[in-house]
Amino acid sequence: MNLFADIRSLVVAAVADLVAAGVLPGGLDTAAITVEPPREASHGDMATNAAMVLAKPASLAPRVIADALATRLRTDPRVARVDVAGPGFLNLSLTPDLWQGVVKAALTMGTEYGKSSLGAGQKVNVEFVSANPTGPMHVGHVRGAVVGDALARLLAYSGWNVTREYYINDGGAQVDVLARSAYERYREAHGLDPEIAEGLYPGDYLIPVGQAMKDKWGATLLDQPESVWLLDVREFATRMMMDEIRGDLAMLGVQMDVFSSEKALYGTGKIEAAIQTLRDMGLIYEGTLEPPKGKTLDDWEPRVQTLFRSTAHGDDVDRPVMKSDGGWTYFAPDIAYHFDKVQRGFDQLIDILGADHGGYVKRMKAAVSALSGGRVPLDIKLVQLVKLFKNGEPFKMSKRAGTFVTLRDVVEQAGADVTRFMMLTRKNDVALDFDFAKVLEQSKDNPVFYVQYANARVNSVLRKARDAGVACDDATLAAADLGKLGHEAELAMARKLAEWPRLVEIAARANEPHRVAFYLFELASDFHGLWNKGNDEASLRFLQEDTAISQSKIALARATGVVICAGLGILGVTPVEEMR
RNA sequence: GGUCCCAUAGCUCAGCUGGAUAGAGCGCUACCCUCCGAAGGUAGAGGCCGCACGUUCGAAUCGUGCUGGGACCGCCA
Repeated sequence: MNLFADIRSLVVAAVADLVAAGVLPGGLDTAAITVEPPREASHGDMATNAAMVLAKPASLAPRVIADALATRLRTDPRVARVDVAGPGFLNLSLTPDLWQGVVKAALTMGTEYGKSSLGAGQKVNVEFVSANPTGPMHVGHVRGAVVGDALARLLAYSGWNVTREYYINDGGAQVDVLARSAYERYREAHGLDPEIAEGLYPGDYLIPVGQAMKDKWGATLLDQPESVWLLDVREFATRMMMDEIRGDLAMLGVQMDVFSSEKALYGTGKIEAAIQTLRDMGLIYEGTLEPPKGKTLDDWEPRVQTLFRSTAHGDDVDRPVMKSDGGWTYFAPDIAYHFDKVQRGFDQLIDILGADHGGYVKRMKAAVSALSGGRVPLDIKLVQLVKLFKNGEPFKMSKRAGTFVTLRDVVEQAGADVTRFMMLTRKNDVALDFDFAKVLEQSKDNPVFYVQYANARVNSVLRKARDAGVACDDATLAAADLGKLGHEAELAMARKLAEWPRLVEIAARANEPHRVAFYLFELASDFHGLWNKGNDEASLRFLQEDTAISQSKIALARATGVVICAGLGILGVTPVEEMR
């Protein structure tokens, strides 16, 4: 149920009528026609740009088309009034029972109200987090995790078949470093002094790994050369780190569907096959790259490498897939991995990456474009930094000093729900401030609290109504006569609820879950406003002498609660029923 | 030098893939309230949407060129 979509269909049908009647020429493209809420409430309930969009292709003045459309639209029973305004806007006022329909839909469908079939069951793969398995997740990863998970929920809500995927970078040199670092902790577990050389991971989180190694291998690895233990220890430590990361994700409420391993691509011919596929397209060649301009590299010397002609698919320079020593660059397994995703039949790929991967976007898009024959779009969302604050003071992180903040630190202090909501209060490509003190504040300044509080108030109304013996189950409320709601503030509330399905659609199309958080804040704002008006005007309170009137008002409140719950569901935040 | 991102009220930010007189919160000003429908309320002031061209009925939004801030820039991931 999407009222805006319904009315848009009505407008498009009216255009078709005019074409049939010979008023408008045939073959008009109606795609650009929009029906949206007007900025000014005095302009009615909905506005459409149809007349202005069609004016040029139809070679008619916008006002002429607008007048003709207005005449048609007035004959529809849903439309109470049509005005032609400005350069050719059509402002529509709808009959009150349509708003009643919105409330009724929310009450009968519950949090399904707002779901759509926009995605048409298409398979989309959302890859996110993909933190290196060399340590616990830190704050930097939290935002990516939340954005990715919320996006996955948003797309699932909008009719996509979603797979959440984590790519484990367990094939590169960094896991060797992990193994060496763990080995030192293993020696430490035997009472020896660990030698944490420059470049190794110094974190305490490896101490339990060393202990577990001792439990597993006893003293058999002591004083052995690296060649003896490296592979086994790498495997072991990586596994432990991934267990830790899984635990971190669980704390945040993130559940992956698939974990893919980079290492598993080696030795299976998958990398070779992906590169060969590109080679068959004539996109692989041997050559030398120009040195990067403006950046002086002391040790630069031109070398012949195997290059991917990514410039043929929109990149700025060709990219190496093989190093001069014959080993793969990190790009090669990534190509193979994305090729694998394409071959698994996804219609759309989304990667959520940290902003430091910006230079990587074009080459990956080029690879996917080439390997899928342009069939599978890859959308890469870069997530900007999170700046931590404590009481307004910047909170400095340093890996060396051991003061880096882990996901666990954040969630333990702020809670998973608050953390998730806050991470979505900014669009992904803008840096975000996270103040530990502020996010726990119980005031209007805190959007999480404000939204939760609105829902708690809805539940408080329901509790009181029940205590007063007013029937207020959803079925009863859905049948309530909303014709009794006449006040402008109440109608505005219903209008806001009508926007929910439309908002979801817009957010899903743009892959932007933060829009849901902003909508919820506005919705909560409207609800609190209505509530406050009840302090002055007793007639606006939700509980009245007359049961039928009470039920109509409670229905509106309950519908608001339903939409808040639906929205929080997309954000992965648990609604609270009562503030404490 | 190149690529990507950002620039909107004093501050922090929204802004519907191009719509009408550009919005919210904080802060500020003035009133009201201190009642568990509690964890404040109402109203007001405040704008060259970084700058300049361009695209068209119409631009904060799209294009080009600047300015300022951030991230990244063979063989590390």
